[in-house]
Amino acid sequence: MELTEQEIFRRNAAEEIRKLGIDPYPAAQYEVNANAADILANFEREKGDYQDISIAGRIMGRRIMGNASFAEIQDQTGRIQLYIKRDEICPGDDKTIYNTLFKKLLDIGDIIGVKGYVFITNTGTISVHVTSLTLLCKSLRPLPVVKIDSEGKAHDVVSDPELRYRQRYVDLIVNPQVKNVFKQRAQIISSMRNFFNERGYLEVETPILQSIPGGATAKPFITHHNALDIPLYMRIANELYLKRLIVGGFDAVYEFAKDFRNEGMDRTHNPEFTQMEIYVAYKDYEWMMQMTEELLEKIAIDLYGTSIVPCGDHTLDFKRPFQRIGILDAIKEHTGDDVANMDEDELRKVCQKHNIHVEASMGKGKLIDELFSAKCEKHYVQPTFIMDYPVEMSPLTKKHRSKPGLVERFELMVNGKELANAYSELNDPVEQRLRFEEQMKLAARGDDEAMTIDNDFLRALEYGMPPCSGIGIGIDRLAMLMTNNASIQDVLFFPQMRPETF
RNA sequence: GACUCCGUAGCUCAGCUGGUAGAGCAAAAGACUCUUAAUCUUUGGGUCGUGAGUUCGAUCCUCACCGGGGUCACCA
Repeated sequence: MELTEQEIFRRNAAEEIRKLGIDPYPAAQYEVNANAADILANFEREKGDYQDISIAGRIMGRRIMGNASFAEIQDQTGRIQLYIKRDEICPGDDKTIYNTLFKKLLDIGDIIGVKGYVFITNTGTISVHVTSLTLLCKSLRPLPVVKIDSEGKAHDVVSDPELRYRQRYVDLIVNPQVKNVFKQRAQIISSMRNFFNERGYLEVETPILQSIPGGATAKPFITHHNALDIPLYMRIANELYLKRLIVGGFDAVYEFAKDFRNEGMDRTHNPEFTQMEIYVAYKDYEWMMQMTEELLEKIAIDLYGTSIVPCGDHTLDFKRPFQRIGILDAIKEHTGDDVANMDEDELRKVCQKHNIHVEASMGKGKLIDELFSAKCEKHYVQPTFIMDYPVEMSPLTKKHRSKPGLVERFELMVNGKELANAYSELNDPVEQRLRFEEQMKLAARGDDEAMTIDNDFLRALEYGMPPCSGIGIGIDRLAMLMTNNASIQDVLFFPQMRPETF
C-alpha cells in the first residue's frame, strides 16, 4: 500500500522522536487523576483544587503562537484545552521538548499525558496549565478534523456512512454524540438487568451453536463442526433452551442473546442482532403485558427521567398502561375486512385485493401476518399490544383460553415496528408435537423458514413444564427507539458490511 | 434480488454542454508567550472507485464491475 505524504511525515516524526531518546509507544502506565468533563463541571477558581492533576487524551487541535501554545485534548469524557508554555515545560536551557517534540513532531491524533494545574484563561476558558508533557502514542494516520465555530456550528463533519461504520473508531473519535448513543444502549441493558435481578430472575447462557435451529421462523447460518463432523446452525433464537431450563426447575430465566438470521439487511435488520428473552413460570401473557409495561416505563425513566421519549417526528410515551387490540380487530379496523372465520383461499383473495404479494407456500397464519404487516403495523406509533394471533402462525404458543382458533400471544408495536413478541407458552407435549408436524408440512410446501421438529425439546415437555410466559425483546430496536436513531447501524458498533479490499 | 442516487487531495466539498482539476481544513517551511473555526507568509499533495467502449481527446457520455446510501422485495 502506497503511503500518503502525511503518513510518511508521521512515520518520519516517529523516527525523529526515537532519535531524541523518546519512545513513541512507551510501555509504562501513565497515572491519571482527572478527566475533562469533571474539570469543566467542577472547577472553581476560589476553591484552589485541581492544582496537581494528571490527565491523558488525544490531541484534537493545536494553536501554536511561538513560545506558548494552546491545544485541545479529548479523553473519554470530553475535550479540554491545554495551555503549554515553553519555559514551563522546559525550565532549563534545553527547549527540545517544546521546540522539537511538541511543535514539530506531535500531530493531531497523537495521545499524550500532561501534568499541571487547572486555571481560567483571560478569555474565560477553563484550561490545564501544563507543566510536563509525555507522549503516550504517536498516531501515523491523519485524523479528520471537525471544527466547531463560535456559534457552535460544526464544520467538515464526518458523515459518510461507509467511513463511519467501517472505521467506527474514527467515528467515535470525531463524532462525540456517537459515543453517547452507545452509553445509552449500555444503560438500557443495565436497566433491564437490574429490573430482572431485583426480582430474583436468573441470568443464564445457552448454546449459540445448535444442531436444530429452533424457537423462531427464520433462515439460519450453517456451519460445520470438524471434530464431530456434523453441521451446526447459529441460533435464530434461544427460546427452546430457556424453556428446557424452566422444565429443569428454574422459575425465571433470562438471557441477552446474540441471534443470527441469514436474511436480508436493511435499516432495521442486521444479520446478527441481540434479543433479550425471558421466561417466567406460573405466569401467562396477561401478566407478561404488565411486566413489559413496567419494564419499558422504567427504561425510559432511567434514561430520560420521564416516560416520554423523542422519536423522529413523534413523541413516544411509555407510560403504563399501553393500548391493546386483537390482531383480527386491527385488520378489520384498517382494511374493513373481517378475516376472523376465513379459510386460506378467502384470505388469499383478501390479500390480493389489497395488492399484497402472496405465494403458494403461504399458509393461513402467514397470510394474516402479511395482511397485518402491510396494512396495520405502521399505524401503531405509541406502544400498543397486538394480541391473540391465529394458531397457524404461532407454533409454540398455548391456545387461547376462550377464543377458538387463536393463541395467547402478543406483539408490542412501537413506532410502527415490532419491538417484542410474547406468549403463554405451550406446555402440552402432545399438542406441541402436532404443531411441529404442521410446520413440517409447511416446509414440505416450500416454506424454508418453517420450524423443524425438536425431539429433545418435546421430551423435555413430556417431563412437564409449568405453565409459563415468555417474551423476546429486540434490543437493537429498543436502542433505536430510545436513542432516536432510524437505522440499526447507528446502534451497533460494527454493523455488517461487505468485506473491504485493501 | 430490483430500482435509484452517490464515489474527485488525509477530511468536507466545488468543478467541466467532453480539452486530464480547484477551495477550506489537515500537512510541510517560516513568524508569533492568552488562543479558541487562532492569525499571517510560502509550499507540497490527485492514474477524479476499477475496467472497457464512443471520441482527435473522457473526471464528465455509454456499458460492465466494485463499494456505499435510499426505496421496494425478502425478513418478525
